[in-house]
Amino acid sequence: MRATEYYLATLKEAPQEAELPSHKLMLRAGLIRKLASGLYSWMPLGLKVLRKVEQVVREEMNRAGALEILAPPIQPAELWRETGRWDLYGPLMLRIRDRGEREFCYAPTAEEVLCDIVRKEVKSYRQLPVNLYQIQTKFRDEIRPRFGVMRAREFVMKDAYSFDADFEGLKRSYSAMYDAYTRIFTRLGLDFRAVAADTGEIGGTGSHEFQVIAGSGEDAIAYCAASGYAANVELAEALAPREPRAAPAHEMRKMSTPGKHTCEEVSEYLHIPIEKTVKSIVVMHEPGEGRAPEMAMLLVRGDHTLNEVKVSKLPRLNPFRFATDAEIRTRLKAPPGSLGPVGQRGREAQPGTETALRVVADRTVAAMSDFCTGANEEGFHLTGVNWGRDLAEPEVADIRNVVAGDPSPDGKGILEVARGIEVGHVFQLRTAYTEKMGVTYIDEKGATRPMEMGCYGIGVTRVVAAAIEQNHDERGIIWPDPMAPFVVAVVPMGYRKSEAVKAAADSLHAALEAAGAEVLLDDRDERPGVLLADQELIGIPHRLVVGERGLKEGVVEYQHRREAAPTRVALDEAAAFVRSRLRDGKPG
RNA sequence: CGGGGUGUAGCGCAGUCUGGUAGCGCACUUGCUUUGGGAGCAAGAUGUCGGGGGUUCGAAUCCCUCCACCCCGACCA
Repeated sequence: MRATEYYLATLKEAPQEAELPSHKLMLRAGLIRKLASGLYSWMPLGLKVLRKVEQVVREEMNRAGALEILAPPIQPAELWRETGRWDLYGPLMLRIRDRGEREFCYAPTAEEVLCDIVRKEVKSYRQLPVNLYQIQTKFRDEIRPRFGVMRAREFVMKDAYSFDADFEGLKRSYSAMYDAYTRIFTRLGLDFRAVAADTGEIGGTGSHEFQVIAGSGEDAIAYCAASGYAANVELAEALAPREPRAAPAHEMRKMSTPGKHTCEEVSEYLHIPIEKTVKSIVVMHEPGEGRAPEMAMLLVRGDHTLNEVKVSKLPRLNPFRFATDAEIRTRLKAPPGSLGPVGQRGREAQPGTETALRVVADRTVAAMSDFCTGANEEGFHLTGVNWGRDLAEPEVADIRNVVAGDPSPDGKGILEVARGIEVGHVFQLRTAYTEKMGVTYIDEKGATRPMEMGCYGIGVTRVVAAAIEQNHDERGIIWPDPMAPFVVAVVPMGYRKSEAVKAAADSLHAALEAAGAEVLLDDRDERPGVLLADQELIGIPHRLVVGERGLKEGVVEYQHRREAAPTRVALDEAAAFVRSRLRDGKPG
């Protein structure tokens, strides 16, 4: 391909709306253009990358025995009512009506439709298992779309759905998908980890996320190099400290801490280690049905953070929200910023309708002694607080996020924490959907049974952004070979000026294309600096620079996008040399 | 939803406080020069200053209102 016959829409400066490197680079390299919030058009160069990802996904899905279908992105409400998700999904689902006022949605996912297909088509155990997938545009009306295509409202997803006769079968299907995903992300040349995950709203039992490792990732993942344990921090268990709680060594004292609210501030002001402080987070549970909201105080160590997923799994805290200022002042008779559990638990003794304040301490907090908390009075904190002596023993639960250095939950080493971008997720749904939708089959004995279902998603558009997030430098994108829109750039210095340069560049272009490589010959009439800067921005991994200077000695310059300096290669060996450097994108 | 911010040429911005009829860089067009790291000179084209309403002799600028977009949202701030 010649650059003059292609469309390179590079930008010297990124539009102001972009924050994340991948977002900026996708705009600057002309991969995408924004249409509206969370909606992006894919330009020729970007679409080329997207199609490459799709193709790898397709090949590996097919290889794993899944069959590709294409279902409509517009789906009737009745199907969603069968599973109750028409109401459950809420504003995240884009709802539309046709001319007859019939209700539809733009699909955020497709469990219902696939269940509908399978219940109509599959009747016998002899037809199982089946695994159907599609690569289709989805729409989720996110509260806050951001980071370009990383969290867009419209995105391309590969979604697969397996149906098995029994749980053993589901486990086999699940494992086949897990392996296929591992091959997909390996083939794409990405640094990733499969981690145990929370099953979230979608329900079911087993679940793993595939996370591309990148510092800007929205997810935190915990892993143990020694044992191979890996889990989303949302899920990773924080074990109780091994050391038993120390006996109280100090009296409880009320200390003046004017204007100090955060644990950092208080620990610094009072010269006590932050590991001796406890922060109090007040949340509300609304049981609904006219029953009064219930307040709870959650305690985590000053340097730890609350894990909202763990909290929402506790009894009478699903769902929960953070309490408002007013609720705190009314119920706890104390100012936000100086809260603590001491004295609050006794409120049941007061006249009136109030019951005891529920206090849930993290396992770590429950094992602390002589700690520091707010005194429920503006400008004061308590030190030397001890369980059992100064306040009643708390309800204890694991409610914090693990941190690097924590013991691995499998007991075999120390956890590390890294940031990741979730690009794939596999679930064992079991029979939650198939029972509601009557997706059944007749078994060997003639009995009707619900199928065991699994679902498996890959955010195809997100993979592109994640790849850039993981592979870029100050000059631009660095594509892994299997995703690169062009694998080789031939960059002539003076294509219009020198017959020798033109001839050499043309012959390299032809030779490499004949060898099956996707080559971009940058024949634009631009200065060398412009050509080189553009090539680096759009991230073509292999580059051949052809100039008169080198041709006098019969050489051209090869340079990989990651290399700091070029390698001189004889002109007549250059095509073969480049081919030897290309990564074979085919499965091993 | 709550909080903060931005909207001026294709992109990045100045001008707004203190009202006087719109500017800079890049990109674009033409010509000449230049040609191994985002060129130079010259000439040129490009704007309902986000929309609507108001104040005023006069509004990008002041007031009201709507819209779009971006950022943040557990240390009870």
